[in-house]
Order: sequence, then structure tokens, then C-alpha cells
Amino acid sequence: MAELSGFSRATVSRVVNGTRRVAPEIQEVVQKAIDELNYVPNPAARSLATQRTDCYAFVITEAESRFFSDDEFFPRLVKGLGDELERAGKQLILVLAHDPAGYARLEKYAVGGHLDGVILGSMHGTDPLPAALARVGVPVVLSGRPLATSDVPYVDVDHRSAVREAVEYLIQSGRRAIATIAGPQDMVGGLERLDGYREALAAAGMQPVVTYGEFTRASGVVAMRELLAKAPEIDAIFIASDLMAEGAMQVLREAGRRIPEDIAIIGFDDMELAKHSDPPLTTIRQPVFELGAALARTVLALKEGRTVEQVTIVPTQLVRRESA
Amino acid sequence: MAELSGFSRATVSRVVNGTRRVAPEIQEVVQKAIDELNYVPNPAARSLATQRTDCYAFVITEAESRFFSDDEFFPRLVKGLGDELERAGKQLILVLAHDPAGYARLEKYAVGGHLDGVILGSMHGTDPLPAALARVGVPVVLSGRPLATSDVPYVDVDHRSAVREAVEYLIQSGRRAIATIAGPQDMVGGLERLDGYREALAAAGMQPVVTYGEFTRASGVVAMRELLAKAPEIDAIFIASDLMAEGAMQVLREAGRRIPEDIAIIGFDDMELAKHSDPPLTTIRQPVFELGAALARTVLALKEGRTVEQVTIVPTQLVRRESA
DNA sequence: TTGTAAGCGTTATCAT
DNA sequence: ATGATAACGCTTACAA
Repeated sequence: MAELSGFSRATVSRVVNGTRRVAPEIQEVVQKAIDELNYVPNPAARSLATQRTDCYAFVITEAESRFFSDDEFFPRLVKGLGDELERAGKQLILVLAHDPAGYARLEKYAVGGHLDGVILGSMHGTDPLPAALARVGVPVVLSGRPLATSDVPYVDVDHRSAVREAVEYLIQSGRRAIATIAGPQDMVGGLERLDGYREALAAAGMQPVVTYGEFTRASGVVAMRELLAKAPEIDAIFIASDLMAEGAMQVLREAGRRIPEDIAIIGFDDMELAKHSDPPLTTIRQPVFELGAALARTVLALKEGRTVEQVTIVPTQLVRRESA
Repeated sequence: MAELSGFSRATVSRVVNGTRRVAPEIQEVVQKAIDELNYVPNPAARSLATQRTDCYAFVITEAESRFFSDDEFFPRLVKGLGDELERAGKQLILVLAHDPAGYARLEKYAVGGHLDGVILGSMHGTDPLPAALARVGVPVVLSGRPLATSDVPYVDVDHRSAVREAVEYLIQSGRRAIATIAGPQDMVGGLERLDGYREALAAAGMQPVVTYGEFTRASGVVAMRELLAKAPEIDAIFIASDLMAEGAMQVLREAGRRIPEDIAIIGFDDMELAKHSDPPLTTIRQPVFELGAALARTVLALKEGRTVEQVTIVPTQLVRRESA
């Protein structure tokens, strides 16, 4: 920006950034010059001076194939995250880092000062990345409680309580043989949802019946067949994802079981399909948007040096439709 | 990097960048200091000096929901792109820009000098973004031929010829009533694949039978039912995506039609599912990886000021399995 | 309120 | 082959 506006670059900088008071008249003149010249501050120079980049990365640690699966979770999370960051004038970028080489690159990228903060998506098992980043001073926040205990802040829902309450609702509705199709047991969501189910059943003195899926529709089909073979007497199922629930309901229909008359179904997620399934699915809603926004607020706070809660829990809600 | 290594920063810079000759002994000492101090060059400072960022963005212009659909196309493209860029020492970032506000942000981001180049994903209809970016001097390359004529370089397959050849194969196999399930007609892939089908049929003096889907599995189910109702006599179908083909084959099975005995099916994409469908799907393979790599090479060349082909076509292949 | 000037951490030019 | 030194374009004390 040649100060062809007629003023010093300090002044120009002030009006660009809205920092400090500038005489309204000057402000106007400078603004006009900016518009005419189509001036955009050079981010590299700005970063160099401010020690910030205003860029935050959402890191995709899972294999692309899973991230890009037809799950609605990630897209919504990214939207919530992006919107909230944008309100703060920050840019969200997505970066893929699904193997050791990718991790190393990301770490260098972040350490190098390319990033003001990093948001890590849910990950399988224990993962060295968050701690590594935190150690080198990069603000990090996790989407979902990590399996390994760590002091990196995270945002999540209370899977266990949510499921416990949903199963209690089934019990109160008079269901007496309640099974579950659980998720993968190397993910916190999979583990905790199963725990919630077990707790509710134990409290009621009922016997758990457990099968496992991978959160996908296809795995729901398989698990449901298994369940039908091994425990045909069940009259309710808590299914750890809506996708699996959809697959399971199809199997039940084909087997001639009426939902909810013969068997009640409760899912988890409240994806779009829950509204349109046959019958519409009673399910536990995760406020995914809000999770994303909370993630954004946390990492921004971290960057600004404000202290943040190490764990943020956003509330779920049992959405009652017709399947239970 | 305090030149605690004992040498000037010019020298340090040289060994870091491997530019020009440096005495091996000095090189070693400096490298050791770098390792010990865990030194990473500051990218902002580097960008400021070099006028490069070494960052390239893959822009996702479609609604997230489509990008994140269970199509394998984008993930593979991103992988091919990322791998090739990495070989050149560049970083790939993904940015979402699906509404006018997002476009504006991206444009500012790019113009600001944050990006060395931009790769735009396939887009519906005509899109002002590529031209806008090119106009302000940002290297741009398109994944897929744009609907509007433009001089922005693009990389694509030859949908039309690929489909024409596939349909000719059906004709040579003795099929006499060949229908198609076409893709969306606001996307080049959808349009050109339909054109190829029409061309082959016209050349053989046969009558086209056309239905439309959205490239998704569910839309394939719907289109197939429609087709069965309107033209039960068909003995072959070219289906413009494997996903739709999978849906269609399910409907055909339920209707008691044997594949390929009663009806031959050819899909498009050669996604993973093509190998595992029942029966395995004969389909047109798009070398998606290679598309991504070509995209990378093109944008890199553009950035370096080398002249590039305005259109790059990568070859497809008819993969014969059991459905035709 | 505005301007001056000193960084910010590199790379690149030019002597040496 | 190496070392000074001047950019690179911005923000921010500090001075006026």
C-alpha cells in the first residue's frame, strides 16, 4: 500500500485494523484509497509483525475414506467450527494427516508458525499428535474425549449419561428385553455409549445383550441379523448410530417385526435420515454445530492466553419420534 | 535462528535451502546446530522475502454434504493432488467456499498472497470464481471441464469417448435395447456421459432410452424403477456412476432380472464397490489419482511461469468384470 | 490524533 | 565460498 492516500503507513494500518482512533475524515480518505487500489494487506508481512497468522487448522487424522464417508458428523462440525472462527475474523483450513509422515508435516507446519491453533478430530486409540503439538506451544483442542488421559482440552457430549437416560426411557416404556448394537470399541463414543447402556440395564437388574458394528449402515445390517439369531426375544434396541439403526430397521422390516409395536429402536446422532426413516427414528441428538462452535471458542481462547475449561460438555437431547 | 552455529545467517539460509555451494564442513556444523535448536524457518518471514507461500488450496465449492458424500472421487483426487504437491515440497490445504461469502473470503485470501495456487473442484453450472482468481493473477486450475468456456486450464477425462466406447461394446455384445441412467445435467460429467451414450446409439441406428439420477445410490434405485416401468424390454444399461449402478442392480435383482444374462450393466468410476457388487461391475475407470497428480503438476507449472496445456486429458479404461 | 522508526525472520544481492 | 546489508510489507512503541 503505497501511502498514495497521502498519509503515513502507520495511519493506514490503523484504519485497516480499526485499532486506535483515527480522525473520521482521514479514515474516509484512506478507506477510499484502499477501495480504489483494491488494497489487501500482505498476510506474510502481517504475520511477521504480529506473530499471528489468523489461520486455524482442522486436522483430519482418520483415513480419508472414513472422513469422507456419508456420515453427516464431520461436515456439520466443520461448519460450526468455520462459522464461529469466521466471526472472529479467522480462517479455517482443513489438513489431512493420516499417517506418520503426515503427522510430521503437520507438526512442522504448525511449529513453523503457519497456524494459530489446531483442532483435532476424533481419533482412534491413543494418539501422540495432540500432546506433541501442545508441547511445542501450539494451541490445541480435541473434538471428543481422547482415550488416553491427557490435559489437552476437549469438547464432547456426555455419551454415557445420554444413553443411560435413553435406555431408562425404554425401561419405563415397559420394554423388558433390551439389546444394543454398540460402536467400535477403540473409539470413546463407541465405548461410552455401551457403558451407558450397561449402567441403565444393571440399575434395572436386566441382562445386557450386546453386538457390535462400525457405525455404518452396512455394519448395522450385519449386527441386526446376528442379534435376531442370537436373541429373537428382544423387544427394544439401543443402536449406537443412526446409520446402523437404519440398516437394522431394514432387517427388522424384512423379518416382519413391527417398529415400535414389536420392537422399539433408539438411535444416536439425529442425522437427517432419522426424520425420514420408516418409521421416523427416536434418537439422541448431538448438537454437532454447537460442538464445532465450542471447539472454535476454546482454541481462540487458548490462543489469546485466556484460561479455558479442560473439558466442555455440550448437552444432548432425546428426540422422540415413532420408533420408540 | 540465532547464528549460534557461528556462521552468518546468509550461510545458514544456504544450507537450509540447499541453494548454492557451502563447504561440507560448515554445512555439517550448521546442520548440527539446526537439529539441536530444533530450528524451523519462519514461514511468514520466508514468504515475505520470497514472495511465495508454498501453499496450495483445493477449494471445495460444493455444499459440504456433497463433498463429504460417500463418493470416493474427492478423497482420491485429494490424495493424488496432495502426494504430488508434497513431492514438490508444497503444502495442500482444503478450503470450503460454498456460498458467495465464502467465495469472497477465498478470493481475498488468495489475492492477499496466502496461496501460491488454487485447485478448484468440479462445479455445477457456470462459476465466476476461477476467472476471478485468474484475473487477479493467482494460478488456477480446474478439476473437470467447466461448463462455460474459459481459458482457465483444466484436467479431465474424456467422458464422451469413454462412454461411447463402452456402449459400442454393449452393442457388439449383441445387446439391442440399451438404456441409460444419466447424471445431473448441470454438470459436465453428467452431460458428456449422456452425449457419449447418444452418439453410440445414433451410430448404430438405435433408439435412446434415458432416465436421470443424481450420481447417488438412492437416485439409482429410483431411476431404475422408473426405467423398468417405462421400458421393461431393455437388455442393457449404461449407468453414469457406480453408485447409481449399485442401486439399480439391487432393484433389478429384486425384480428377478439376472445380470448379465437378462440385462447387462456398465457403470462409471470404478469405485471400490464395483469389485464387490453382485455381480462385480463392469465399469469405466477414471484414474482419479492421476487426475489429482496432473492437477498438481499443472498448477505448479503455472506458478513457475511455465506454459501449460490448457486442457489435460487423462485416459480412462473399460474394466470388464461380470455385469457386462 | 498522527508520524517516525524500529523491528519481525528470512532471502538475495553484492562485495570480499 | 562466505559475510554484510538491503529488501520484503506490515505493526507498534514512542515521539511529536
